[in-house]
Amino acid sequence: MKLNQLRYIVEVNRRGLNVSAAAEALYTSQPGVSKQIRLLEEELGLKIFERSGKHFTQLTPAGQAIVQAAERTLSETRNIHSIAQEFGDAQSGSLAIATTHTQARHALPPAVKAFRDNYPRVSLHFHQGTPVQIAEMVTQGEVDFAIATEALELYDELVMLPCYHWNRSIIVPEGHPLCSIQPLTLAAIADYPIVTYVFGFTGRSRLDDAFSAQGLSPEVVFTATDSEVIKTYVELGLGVGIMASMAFDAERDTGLVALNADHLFTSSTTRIGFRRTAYLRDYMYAFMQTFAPHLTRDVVDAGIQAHGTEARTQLERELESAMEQR
Amino acid sequence: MKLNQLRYIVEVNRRGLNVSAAAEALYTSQPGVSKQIRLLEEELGLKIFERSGKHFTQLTPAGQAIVQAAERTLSETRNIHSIAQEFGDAQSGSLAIATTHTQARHALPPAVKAFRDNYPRVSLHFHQGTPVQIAEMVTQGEVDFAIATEALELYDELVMLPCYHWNRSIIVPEGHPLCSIQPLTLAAIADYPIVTYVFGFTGRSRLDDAFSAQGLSPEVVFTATDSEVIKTYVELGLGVGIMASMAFDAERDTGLVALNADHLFTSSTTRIGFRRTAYLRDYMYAFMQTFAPHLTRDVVDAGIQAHGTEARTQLERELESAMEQR
DNA sequence: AGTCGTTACGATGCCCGTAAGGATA
DNA sequence: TATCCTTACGGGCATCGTAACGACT
Repeated sequence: MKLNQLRYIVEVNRRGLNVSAAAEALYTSQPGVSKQIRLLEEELGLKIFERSGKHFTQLTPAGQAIVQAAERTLSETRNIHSIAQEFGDAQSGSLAIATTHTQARHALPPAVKAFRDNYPRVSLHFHQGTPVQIAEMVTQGEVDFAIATEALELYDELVMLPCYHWNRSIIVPEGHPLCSIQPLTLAAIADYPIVTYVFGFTGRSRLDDAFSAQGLSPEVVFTATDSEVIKTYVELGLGVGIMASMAFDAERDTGLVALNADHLFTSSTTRIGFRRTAYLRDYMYAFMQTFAPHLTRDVVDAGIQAHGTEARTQLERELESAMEQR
Repeated sequence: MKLNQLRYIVEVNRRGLNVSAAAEALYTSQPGVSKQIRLLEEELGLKIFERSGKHFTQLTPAGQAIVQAAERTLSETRNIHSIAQEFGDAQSGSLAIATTHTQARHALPPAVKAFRDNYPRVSLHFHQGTPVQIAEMVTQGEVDFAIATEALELYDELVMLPCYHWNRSIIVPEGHPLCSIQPLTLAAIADYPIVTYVFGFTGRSRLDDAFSAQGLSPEVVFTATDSEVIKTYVELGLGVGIMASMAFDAERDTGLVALNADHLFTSSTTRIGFRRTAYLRDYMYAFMQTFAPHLTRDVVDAGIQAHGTEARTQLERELESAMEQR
């Protein structure tokens, strides 16, 4: 068994069972990949991939288990490289983070600036995507961290730690009728067309839940993945915006007003996630603590240890009071 | 990075930093091992082993972390082979168990017989050793299971599951004065020389604790690692035997009498242990359940998931009522 | 003096890449 | 017909084993 053979089957699986695409991604020849897979199958004495004629159709049951084990194996080899770099030069390396627009634009900048000041020799790489894409990137080992509000809970091989709470504001043009309603209610908001996030983004599901809990079904006329677009369309008078409070800037967003809506929606929690088996370099711990001060090294290590639903919820309970509201 | 390079550093470390011994164990040449280690060190950009002149003296700090990661990597490659065998032929394979004399002689035989009837094509391998040696063998991946009463608690990478409770009997020649003492007390026993297990074996520490809790310090005149030897010397009149009740057979052990001592010592628990990350083949689950009926597949999987002290003690509490007393 | 790791060197064998072949959608 | 995997073949290179060297105990 060779590490390359494991790389090949993992990559072929990732590329939708396309050997040619995998070979290209691995900068090698397609027949070479094909042959090595065959050799591995012969060594193990079974087929990893199901073939119909000369096309790969699916993983065999054994293949599924083997590919998973191969992924763990390769993950460990990456850890070895991380360890070597850490001991060689703890101050330099790279940090890849996958996140959504809202985090990248509003939550991360201060942390990134502070981090760069402390670790100037760490090269930073950001990947923007949907919450699902983000989760995939971190499980695949393409990035070190995922930072998002949704969809990270589903992966058991990820450690997810709560970073901060946030809630929404109602964004309207100055002088809008909603400005004079005290107190603001969901029913009042539901009278107007809504502009907000697309489903699966930035706590959108919490928002839907709040309305449906009161039997309301507002007309959502426009959805976007980021707050800038939402504000733009609110400004155009398309409707009432509902978005993360942190995305509103009273100085820059002239002509618009943000109405506090903390009492209307349950708050959402932004989390940072990483592979449980990943080796965390010193500056990775530092980044987490810069972004969320309560995530000390001890807390993060406790999170890595905490398996199972109970252990996780207990840890979150302990962190609850330390977490910021933004 | 090559898997062979990882095998080399792990084996060199295991052999006490002796490259020649490692090369021999790996059926290859010593210069080859030496060279591959150097190549790996160059690739990683640091020294894994500390050298004084031409002798390896110790692991560097980075080397310690790297060797551990390498062990995990190799463990995963073994898992891949296990998976392949499981899917290729679930009924055949091998099962290696490290255990102590007491288990091998008195607790295991019925389970082994039943298991062999159900899985005749699984080859069984038993290794006898001290509890510490047993724990080492299973952590090193040399055996699949460790079965013992002591010393398995210390390894966090092992899953340990309680199998059954047992307690001691006092073994004396027929007509011994202790036979007529009702009820039997530790103080009465302490008047006679004691023959029992050596320290670190078969719950010996529990025994010492019981005496010292009452301020007694009996004279232990002979210690052995197995019950047969203890019985032999009791028969010779050397002293009073204290040993596992299960090791006494009223029919075979003529001339000796076993006095129940359940009320004098807290019971001990025999456990089965295996690496948390090991791939368990179907017949391995079957063996555990044969040996300890409450260890169903679900229970074992729960044990694998249960990280941390609390989770483990809770699982043991749940199993308490289902466990046998022998 | 013996044990041990490194260096040097030659050969085997493996892996890769190019080119051609056959199967599927 | 176009895509895709397999087979065949040749070249390059890495690994391995033998032998000689140097260093430590």
